[in-house]
Amino acid sequence: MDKNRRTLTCGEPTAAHCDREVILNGWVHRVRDHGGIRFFNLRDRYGQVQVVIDTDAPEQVKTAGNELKLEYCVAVVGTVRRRPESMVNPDMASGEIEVQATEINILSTSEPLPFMIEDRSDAREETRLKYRYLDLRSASMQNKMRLRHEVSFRVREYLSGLGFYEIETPTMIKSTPEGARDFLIPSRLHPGKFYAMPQSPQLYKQILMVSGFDRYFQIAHCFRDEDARGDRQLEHTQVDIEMSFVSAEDIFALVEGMMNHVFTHAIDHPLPTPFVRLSYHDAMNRYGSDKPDLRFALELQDAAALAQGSGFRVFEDAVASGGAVKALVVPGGATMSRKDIESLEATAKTYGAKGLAWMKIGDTGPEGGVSKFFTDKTDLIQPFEAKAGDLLLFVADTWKVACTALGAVRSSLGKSLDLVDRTAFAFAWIVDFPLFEWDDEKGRWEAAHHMFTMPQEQYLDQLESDPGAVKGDLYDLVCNGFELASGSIRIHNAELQSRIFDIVGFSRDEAQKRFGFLLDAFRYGPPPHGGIAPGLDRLVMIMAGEQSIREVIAFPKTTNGMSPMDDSPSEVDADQLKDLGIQIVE
RNA sequence: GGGGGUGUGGUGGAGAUGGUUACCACGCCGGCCUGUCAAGCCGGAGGUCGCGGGUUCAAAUCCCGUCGCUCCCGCCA
Repeated sequence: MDKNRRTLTCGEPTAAHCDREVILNGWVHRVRDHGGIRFFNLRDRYGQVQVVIDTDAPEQVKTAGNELKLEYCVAVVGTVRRRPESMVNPDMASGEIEVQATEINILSTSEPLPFMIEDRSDAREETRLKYRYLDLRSASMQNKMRLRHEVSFRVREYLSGLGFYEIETPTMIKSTPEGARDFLIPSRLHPGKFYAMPQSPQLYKQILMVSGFDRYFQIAHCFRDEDARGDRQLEHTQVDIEMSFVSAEDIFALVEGMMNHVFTHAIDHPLPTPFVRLSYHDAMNRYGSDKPDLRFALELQDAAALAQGSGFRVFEDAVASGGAVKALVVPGGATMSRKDIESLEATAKTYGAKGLAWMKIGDTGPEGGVSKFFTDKTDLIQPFEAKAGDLLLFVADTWKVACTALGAVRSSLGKSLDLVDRTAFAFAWIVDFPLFEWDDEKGRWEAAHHMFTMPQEQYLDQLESDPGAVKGDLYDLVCNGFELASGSIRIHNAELQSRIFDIVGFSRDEAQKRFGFLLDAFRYGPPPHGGIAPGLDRLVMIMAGEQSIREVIAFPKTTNGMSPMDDSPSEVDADQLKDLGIQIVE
């Protein structure tokens, strides 16, 4: 049926095609029936073009045209013609021309739609996900999928150009229950035993280094059985990268080059490099987050000096017990209502703060809130450089709680006061993370990143004596308040690895049982190596200006881990369970 | 596990101090119309107000429970 096979896509016809006979395939996007003359827009991935059914069109065309409804899939044979001058549509790429139909064949019909295929469709996400195949037809979703493809392609182009091999690793692996909860796959051949879905290809990429593939990458699916969020799915995609014989500096340069390449070619937005670097401590101290949004300033300040002898117990106690008092100056914030401030306090409290102290700066000095403790001590307020009309906010607590709680307030203000430059991509490396974190529940040190992270060299002598002070050779890449990538230089020395296992209370037996295959591999000349793994979904989300990674995933799951389209997860037949030796416990 | 928001014809929203036939826009069906492009005009169909229970003469509306979606805390090496 050659007359049903397109000679052009719907995005292609222009004035240059005038008088040419063309065949188009596509979906009926909209029909405008004027009784005598009839128009419809034909749409495909590449664009839209207006088809005209003239009053003197062949009978076949009129009959078929009369049957057309939204989203019918059709073939149109016709002639491209220039539109009359006054009928040109400047909002349409093909607006100078139209196609005069000489034959229309309906390839398939469509039931009435649950929602309109258009970018301004305001169907709720639940409905969009149930009919994702229709949602994906909209220009905006098609664009996001195009962007996602472009990003993957440019990543592959860039890394391949630098001699990286893309190597696949298994998606059914050994369960190594550290970190997130594993998704498990029961084995039929070995009843009672399980594979796990990888949380990342971490151990395999390190083994590939042992195998001599000194530049590896993979666009890999990762699976974590934890509660989802707007920027977190059960299943996500990482650009997994590992290199041998490198330092963190090499990784930074590589990723900066890669991001610049991707942004330049995918959205024509070159990135200034090198990226800003912030230590974990500075990021927390100044922005109250280890993934600060650097698109606006509004920095946290230290208010410990203010607490001294203020007579304000909440501040004094926090400092006396080794904690901190952090302050935030909100320019012009004195106009905020009590309700506004209470809402900010609620935000601070979710992060563990006991309250949010505040005072306004009036023409004569501090007023309202906790100002009575400071009315005669205005010199103490001087360092904050608050002006009349500003609002001062304080959180007094442990250093970490004070920082994160006020950091959350900062983020909230960034949005509500519209301080964020929405056209910016504010990249930064966060470095000098602590290697260990104290776990109160377990009463022991835990690896902050993972147990194969190299400690920074200058701390090697105090690993055991002062684990909390040890910084790791590990780094995060953040952008606009999102963690975009995380990585580290790895340990390749068995003796050092053993010391780390000892500190986190990991016995040799246990280590051998869980990571034995990696430790075995490391007995055969492992090269020094390190890597990083940028999250593809978050990267594309940020580039697309979206707030949720579900917007850049073709078939995402809901926050409850369900897929409204295919209704997974679902129950399985008793026979399937029997094969696997599995019984459901009610 | 916890907290906030939300659920009303196919879609999105209004209705919330309980009270006639649940309103609007879009879509859908029928009709008119020769230049529209979110076409226009006229007419029409379409609803267990998420689900279950309760209070009441009477519940979309009040109460209890429950489910879905979503944002956040916890969790996510």
